[in-house]
Amino acid sequence: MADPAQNSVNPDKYHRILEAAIGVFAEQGFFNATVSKIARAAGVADGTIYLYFKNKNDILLHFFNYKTKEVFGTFRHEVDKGDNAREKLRNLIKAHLREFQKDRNMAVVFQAEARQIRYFEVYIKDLTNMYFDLVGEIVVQGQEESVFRRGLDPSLVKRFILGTVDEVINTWLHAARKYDLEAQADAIVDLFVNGIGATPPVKE
Amino acid sequence: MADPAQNSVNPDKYHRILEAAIGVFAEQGFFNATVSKIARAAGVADGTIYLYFKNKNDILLHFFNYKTKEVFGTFRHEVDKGDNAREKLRNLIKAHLREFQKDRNMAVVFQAEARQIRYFEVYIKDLTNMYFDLVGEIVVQGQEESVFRRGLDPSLVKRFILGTVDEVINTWLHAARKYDLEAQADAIVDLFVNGIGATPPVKE
Amino acid sequence: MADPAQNSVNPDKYHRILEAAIGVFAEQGFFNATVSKIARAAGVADGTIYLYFKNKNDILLHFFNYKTKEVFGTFRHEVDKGDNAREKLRNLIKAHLREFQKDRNMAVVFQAEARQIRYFEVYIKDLTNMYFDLVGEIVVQGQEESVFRRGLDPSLVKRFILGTVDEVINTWLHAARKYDLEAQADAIVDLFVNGIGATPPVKE
Amino acid sequence: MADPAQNSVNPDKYHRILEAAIGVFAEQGFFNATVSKIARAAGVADGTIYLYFKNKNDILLHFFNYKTKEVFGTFRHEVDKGDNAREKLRNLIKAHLREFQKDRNMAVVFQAEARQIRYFEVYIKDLTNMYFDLVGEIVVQGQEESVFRRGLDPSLVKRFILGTVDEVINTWLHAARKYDLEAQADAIVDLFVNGIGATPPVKE
DNA sequence: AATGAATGAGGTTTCATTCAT
DNA sequence: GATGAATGAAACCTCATTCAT
Repeated sequence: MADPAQNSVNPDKYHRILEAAIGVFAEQGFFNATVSKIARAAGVADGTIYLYFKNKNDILLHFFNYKTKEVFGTFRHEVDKGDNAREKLRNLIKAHLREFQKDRNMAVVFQAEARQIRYFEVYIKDLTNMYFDLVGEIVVQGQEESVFRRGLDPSLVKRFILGTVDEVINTWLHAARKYDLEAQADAIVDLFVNGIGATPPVKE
Repeated sequence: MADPAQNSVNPDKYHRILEAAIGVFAEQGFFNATVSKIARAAGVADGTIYLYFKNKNDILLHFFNYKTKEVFGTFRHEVDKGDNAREKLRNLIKAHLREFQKDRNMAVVFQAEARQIRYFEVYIKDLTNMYFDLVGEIVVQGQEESVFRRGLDPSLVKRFILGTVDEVINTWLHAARKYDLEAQADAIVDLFVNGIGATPPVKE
Repeated sequence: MADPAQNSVNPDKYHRILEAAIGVFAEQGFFNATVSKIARAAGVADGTIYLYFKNKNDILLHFFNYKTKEVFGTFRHEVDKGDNAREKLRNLIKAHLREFQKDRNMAVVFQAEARQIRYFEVYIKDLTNMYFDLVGEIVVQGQEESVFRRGLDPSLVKRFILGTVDEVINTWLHAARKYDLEAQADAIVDLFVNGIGATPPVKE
Repeated sequence: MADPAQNSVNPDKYHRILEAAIGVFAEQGFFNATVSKIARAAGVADGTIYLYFKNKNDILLHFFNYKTKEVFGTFRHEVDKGDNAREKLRNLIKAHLREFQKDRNMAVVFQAEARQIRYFEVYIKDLTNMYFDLVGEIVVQGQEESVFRRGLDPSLVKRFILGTVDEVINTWLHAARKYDLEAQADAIVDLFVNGIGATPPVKE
């Protein structure tokens, strides 16, 4: 299943349904979303959904597949553009925030539905692992460059980074007033690198 | 309504149903959990559920109310035991990890259901805010003690801390092999305080 | 079952439940009335109802039995007080209107529930027949007294009278503004006796 | 919404369900009728009912709307055919009896359910008022024609007429032996016009 | 006798999915 | 391919009735 859209009768309609579905999922949650609502939002008949997707679960599955590739492509690309570990980390965070800001529906579905639905658990683990790999690479490079300290638990650092960005996105999603998400990247990276501790008085 | 169980016909049964429900929610998710399954798990008839709770939503609501108070009481208590900001932070993280490790069902429900269900959104915001307040206090104290640097965005620091701990718990929940969660507290606090950056070469 | 109250453990409570039930039936309808509501209205426990009545239906059955006897006793008594057929008819109508006006709950239950519930059909027929007998007697006497014409279909006259009074009561029950029901008796009797036709000009 | 059937996916099925429902309501009463029984009687699946009607109440509402228009159209038509007030009254009564005789289910539902169910009260009042208007017109005309006496309480005459016809229909519905209902019209009208009083002895 | 917590059958309603057109 | 009416399983919830106290 290289590109599920290729297998579809009509790629336009496939994407239309997918986007409509994510909109409905974002607004109502996966379980409160009905196939009828999705069909109406996509401007197709209920039955048509089943020509493109096996069932309701399958829509979300396809979405994860499709959006994930797109987004991770961007992440990888942005990371590669960085000249050093610190820049790579900054680029990743920036891209992460930017992409989620750009597509609010995607953001809601990733943040809310992804962890909730047992059915997608395995899938979500993959996503997380891809992200972790990216971070892992950066950390190792940073250590080689001596900008990141040695002796860090790499797995913990990954959670440290993903967790923070996740929470930053979450807060943004639930905020009453809309502010620029991407603009927070530098402050976040600063926290990652320097922590909250006071710089130790330079001795002697 | 200090303790909702007090209003109940039979507090034992109230708690039995509550615990059973959380177990079912943890295992199957809120939406896939049926009242019948909960009743069976609690060893009561379906109708009995409705003597203690208004409906399925109400069960989760009561749980949040009941568990939250308990847990936040513990958090507050542990924070107060710390002599300085750094110790307070460490105590909070330790307590957080310990409590969630102690009650896995609670952990699953908090991590997974809490954010997903629109219905509880307002409620969850309160929870988050209580947590944020606790962290905010610690940070301010730390700045007064000059162990935390000035000029931090307090709101960002809160997300930084909650996000990380959340992700650490999430990873633990989905891990195949069980390891000790509380034991990670010191490494986490170290990351918070010192970040991942290499210590600047101590100049002479 | 001469007087069901006699068989009851506690005649006071028997009547309290009965009156409470009729009140609830009148307000909510038989089917929307729950045994719990009746119990609450009567100030007894749910289970207590079943010490006095076989089941929910049985309450209404007892009511019909009890109220009917009372009311028909009054009807009979009032009819007997009349010196002639016209007066007897007038007394019946007056008593009928008065009794139903006096006990609005009873009126509602008789008018609304009685015909609706198949279960009580046989019972209702008896009621109607008792009423019909009363009217029949009066008509025959009136014919003997030559105040009512011969050649009337007695059964039709009964329906004519009961139907009219019924509708008068119904209208009163649903009226927004409360007016005196009994006061309509004379106009009704006038219609019965003289119809709506213009008196033929008494020629020659 | 001239004809609700027009809005329906499949007017045939709409009417099939409606008729089936009225049959079930007539036989078992509205409250004992279940959607399942109606579906079975209509030969459709339970869920199909909800494609045509919002809920069980809605079925009865639609029925009132649909049958009422039909029946009142006939009443109006028949009244208009009469050349004078007496004939108009006779035509109304005849039509009323005929229509109810023709559709026994409708008759049962109108007589029994209509008054019982609080939910439809407003609706029923409208019905009654339409009927009352018809009678009112006839009475006024009759007074102009000097066939009906002046000084009658018009509102009482309306109740007098509807009440009687109602009771005649009721009795017919509950009778063991089936007889011709329409054939009673002339005797009823005779009672309306002349009452039960003996013609005053022609003086001189 | 009186209670009222517990029961569980059965009702209404929703909605993912199918399939004849 | 596209439709959307129809299906019926299964969910939630109510409430008459029972029975241990």
